[in-house]
Amino acid sequence: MDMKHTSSSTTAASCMFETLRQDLINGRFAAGEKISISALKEHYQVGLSPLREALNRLAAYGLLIQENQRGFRVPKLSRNELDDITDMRCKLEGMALERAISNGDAEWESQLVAAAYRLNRVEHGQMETSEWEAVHVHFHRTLVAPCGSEWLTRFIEQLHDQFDRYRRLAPPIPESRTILDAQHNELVELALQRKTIEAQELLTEHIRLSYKIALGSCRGQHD
Amino acid sequence: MDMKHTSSSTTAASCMFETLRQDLINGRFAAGEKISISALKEHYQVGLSPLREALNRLAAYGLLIQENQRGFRVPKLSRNELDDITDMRCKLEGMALERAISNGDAEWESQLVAAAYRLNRVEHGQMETSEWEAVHVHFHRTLVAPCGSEWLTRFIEQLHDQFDRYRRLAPPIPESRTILDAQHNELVELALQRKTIEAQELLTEHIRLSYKIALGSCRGQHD
DNA sequence: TTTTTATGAAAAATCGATTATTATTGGAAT
DNA sequence: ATTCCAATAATAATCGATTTTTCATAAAAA
Repeated sequence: MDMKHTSSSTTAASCMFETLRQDLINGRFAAGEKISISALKEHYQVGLSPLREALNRLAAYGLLIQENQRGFRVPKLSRNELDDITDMRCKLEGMALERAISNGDAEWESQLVAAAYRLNRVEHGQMETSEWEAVHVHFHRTLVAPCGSEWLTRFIEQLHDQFDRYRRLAPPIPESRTILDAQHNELVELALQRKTIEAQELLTEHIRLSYKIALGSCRGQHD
Repeated sequence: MDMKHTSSSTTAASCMFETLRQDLINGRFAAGEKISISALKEHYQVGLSPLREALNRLAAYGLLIQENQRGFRVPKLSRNELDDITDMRCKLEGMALERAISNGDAEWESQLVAAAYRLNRVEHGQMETSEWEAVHVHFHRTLVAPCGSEWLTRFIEQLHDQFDRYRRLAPPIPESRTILDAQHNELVELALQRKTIEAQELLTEHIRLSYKIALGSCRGQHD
C-alpha cells in the first residue's frame, strides 16, 4: 500500500496560503489594493506569523507584490500583462499538449474522459460557480498532465492562476461560454485520436476565446 | 530624474533570501539535506522570523522543498530533472531570443556588446569564480531581456538558477569551457546581425554543451 | 503659495518565548 | 530478534510583545 506521508496535517501558514490564493484568484481583493495585514489577521482569525509566511509565499508565486518595508499589494490588472499571460499559456500549454499526447497512456485517456464528463455535468446543473471552476481547472490540468515535465507543469499552473484572476473578474458572455464548453469535448476527441497539431490549434483557439472574455476585466484599467 | 523608490532599504528577510539563494545555487548545502533552522539562525546571525520568511519564499521559488510540520529540505539532484530543466531552458530561451532579436534596439545592442566584453575580460584574468558567475548571469539575462514578456523572463531566471545549481557543483571541463566562451561572442554576432534562426540554434547548442558539464554533478545520484 | 521640517499615528518587521508536532530512545511484549 | 509502545528530546510552528520604518498631518520657513 501507498501510505501518503506527504499529505500530513496542514499548518496554519499552508492553510492561509491556499485560502488567500483562492481569494486572490477570485477577485476578493481589489486590484492594486494595499494589503492590510492586521485586517487579514482579524478577518481570517489567524496569527501574524503564519499569515506573513503565507503572504511571502504568495509574493514569490506572483499573486502579490512585496515591497521592502511597505508590505504587500495586490497586483494591478493590465491589458499588456493579460496579453503576455495569454501568449505564454498558448505556447506552454501547446508544448505540454504535444508531449501529453505522445506520452499519455490508457489511464490518461480514461481520466481525461472522466474530467470532461464531470465538466459537462456541472455545466448542465446550476452548481455553484466555485464547483465549476474547480472541475474546469482539473480538466485543463489533466489534459496536459502526462507532458513529462515538472517545470512545464509548474509554470502552466502558475499562469493559469494568473489568467483566471482576470477571467473570473470579467462579465460572462453566454455565447462564448457555449463554444468554450464544446471545445472541451472536441479537445478530448482530438487528444484520444492523437491528432497533435489539430489539438494544439484548438487549444490555442480555446485560450484565445477565453482571453476575449477575460479582457472584460480590464475595462477602465489605465495601463 | 528617476528616483528609485524601489530599491528602498532592504529587510532582514530579503537579505536572507538573497544570501540563501546564492548559497543554494553555489551548492553550499548538500543535496537532499535537511535544513536545520536553528543552525542557520546561528550561522547567519539572524532572527527566526525573517529567516522563516526567506525560507518560505525560497520554497515557493523552487530552491527548497517544504513539508508541513517537518520543515525544509534541499532538493535532491536528479538526472531526470536536469534533463527537464535543460529542455525547458532551450525552449524558453529560444522563444525569448527570437523576440529579443525582433524587439531589441540600439541600446540593447550596446548593452549586449558591453556584457560580452566584460565576460571576456573576466575570463582572461583569474578573477574569483563568483565574479565570473555574476557577469555570466548578467550576459544571459541581457541577451533575452527585450523579449517583451515579464513572465517569460521570470521563468527563464528561475530555470537558470535551477540549472546553475547543477552546473556549479560539477567539475569543470576546460576544453568545453573554451568553446562555451567562444559561443558567447558568436551569439552576440548573430544577435546583432538579426540572424534569428542561427542564433537560436547556437543558443540551444550552448545550453546543451553546458548540460554535458552539469551532468557531472549527478554522478552517484540515485534517481 | 510652496516647500520644508517636525511630530504623532499607523503599519511593517523583528524578537523572545511558548506551544504543538515529530523524531528518538529504551524498555516490555511477542 | 522483532515489533510495539511510552517517555523524552528535538524541532517546527505559532503567539504576544517590541522595535523600526513609513505615512499622514500640521506648523514653520522660504
